[in-house]
Amino acid sequence: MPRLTSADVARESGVSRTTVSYVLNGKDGVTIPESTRQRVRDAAARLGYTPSAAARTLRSGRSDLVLCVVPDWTIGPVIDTLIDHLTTQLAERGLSVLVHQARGPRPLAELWRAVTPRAVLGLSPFAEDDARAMRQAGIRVVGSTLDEDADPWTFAVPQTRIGQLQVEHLAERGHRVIGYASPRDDRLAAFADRRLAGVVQECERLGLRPPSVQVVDLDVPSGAAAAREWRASPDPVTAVAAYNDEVALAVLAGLRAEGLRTPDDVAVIGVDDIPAARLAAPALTTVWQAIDAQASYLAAAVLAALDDGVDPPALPSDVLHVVARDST
Amino acid sequence: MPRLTSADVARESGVSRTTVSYVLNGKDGVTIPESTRQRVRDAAARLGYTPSAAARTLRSGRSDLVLCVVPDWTIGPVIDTLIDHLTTQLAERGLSVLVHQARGPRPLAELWRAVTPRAVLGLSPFAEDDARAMRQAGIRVVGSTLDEDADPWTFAVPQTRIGQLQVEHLAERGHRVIGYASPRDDRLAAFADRRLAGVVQECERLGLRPPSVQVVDLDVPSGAAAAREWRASPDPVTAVAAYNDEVALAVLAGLRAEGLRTPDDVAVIGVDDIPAARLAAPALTTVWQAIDAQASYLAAAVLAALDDGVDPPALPSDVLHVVARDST
DNA sequence: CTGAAAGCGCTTACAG
DNA sequence: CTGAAAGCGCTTACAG
Repeated sequence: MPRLTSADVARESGVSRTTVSYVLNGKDGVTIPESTRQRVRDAAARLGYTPSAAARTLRSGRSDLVLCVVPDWTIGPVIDTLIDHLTTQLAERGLSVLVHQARGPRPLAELWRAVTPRAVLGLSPFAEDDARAMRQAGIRVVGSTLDEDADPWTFAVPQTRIGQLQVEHLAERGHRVIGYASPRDDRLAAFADRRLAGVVQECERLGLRPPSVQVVDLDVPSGAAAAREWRASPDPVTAVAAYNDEVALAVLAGLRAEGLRTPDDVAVIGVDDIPAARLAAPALTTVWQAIDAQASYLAAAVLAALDDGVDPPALPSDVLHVVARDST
Repeated sequence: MPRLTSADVARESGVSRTTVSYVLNGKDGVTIPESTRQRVRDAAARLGYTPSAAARTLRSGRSDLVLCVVPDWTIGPVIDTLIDHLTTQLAERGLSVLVHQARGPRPLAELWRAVTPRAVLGLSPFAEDDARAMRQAGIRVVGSTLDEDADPWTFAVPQTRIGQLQVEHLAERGHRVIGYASPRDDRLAAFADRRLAGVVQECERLGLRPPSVQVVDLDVPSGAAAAREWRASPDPVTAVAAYNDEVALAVLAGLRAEGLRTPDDVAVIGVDDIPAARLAAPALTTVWQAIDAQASYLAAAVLAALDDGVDPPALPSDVLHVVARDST
């Protein structure tokens, strides 16, 4: 079965391919009688005609794809939410989302040169020359960094701020000796390092001693081992900032296993506000990240980047927020 | 900056575009001196030439894209894992993953007609005529259903089996009065209904009375309200099968809030084995879904579907599995 | 108001 | 062994 082309529609409706193209693309400036237009539209619908994306792309030099580069580490619910928003909002503009998992730098250049996407959204930072090359090829680039960045088209989730907020909250509750629970997964190192840096900074600012760092796996024995370490020192840790809620739950479980009470003996604060956080015993205090707002911001940024001379949308304010519960 | 084409490479290396194409595509059957080959390859590398995907697609009528249709409900970690596997494994064959979020049936036909993907992977079931039309257009179709299906290219995660396993486990522990904790989200209804059906079936098979169903939100008050209902009847529920681990955690928290003990007063079993499950107090018994195996199965199925006359890979056995912990 | 023609970049019969 | 030419399906100046 050969592909249905605009020539078929032209034949079916008794006009030329030119007219078909004009009608179907709503080309203005051309005056075509409504009767002809209707005939063409009917024929297209009757035949079930869909223009070839490849031919269009070849002709225009620009595809209807938006390349979304996701890192090889798991950013958990963010990715779900983001793909959800992006895919829905771009569909309204006739654009589709092409997902590329970043694995080593080379394949990226090949991919974008091959598909000439309209825009590229990076969830992990781009190499500077990659970004420049893409821009030179007329591709709109929306990037991400883990922290502040000058470029208005680069989205920053201030990771260090997360750590600062955690310590700020714990200090408000009167804690002076802070521990940090780090994740095991190396792919999270970039995040964990930034968040820890924030914790360290804030401790310093408040005149507290540097946090005692323990790597905590997502199981009870690991949490218990960390708990023992934190309590062993002559000046024991009384509050733990965890990389995220899952790590925090492991700490909570470890403390419990060691017979320590939360928050009386050791307070715990996580990051993310996953559903399990509010259901934990005690309910987990955490830093809420406004994933939804971030995802729609990124989708909006991509949309804005597509249009010339449109400014990037305003960064969502209040992206980070401590949700105080019983664990602190 | 105009696009770099094979003509540029031809000029640079002093041969025709034909030769460039032969060399770069490793066309066999043609004898081209190694010296020429090398010259062409060098020129291509020096220039940074990448063939236009659009032109190739137009010429061959077949793109290098694999369309992945994801449902509008959240299937949580599955999607992350799947996109991860798919994207990595397909990249090795030079294929890219195009994600489409299913929202109403129409856009799908337009999308696949426009991009002519090599294969389509549906994480939600396809309408029968959609599937047929795609196959007729030469597109390989790998589908999914919520339960058993005769078609070897359709992947089934036996949802009813999940419910059966839950009850089987609870009955083994001596429970005779079962409750079911359903999620609130309507988008999960298709899943929840199947799992509940499995629970109902197994209750019947074992001669137990039908489960008492409560909708449970992911918060403590909702879990507590459900707990009260379950315990109010003259013949109170002693074990609850929950839709998934998050709902199970809400039930656990609700029971705790009502002063009921788990598993002594009420046992609880979830589904998924999320990290928080083993960290709960008491540690949550759950049905493990082997997400990873399922994701690589799907990736393998897509890969197999691309080649003519290759059978679908063997379904992963042991996809479901009760992980017994302290909550039952 | 409508159509014939060119050209986007590629691959592949088909000639030399 | 290598090249000139056609054609994939589309859009858009350019003629009528």
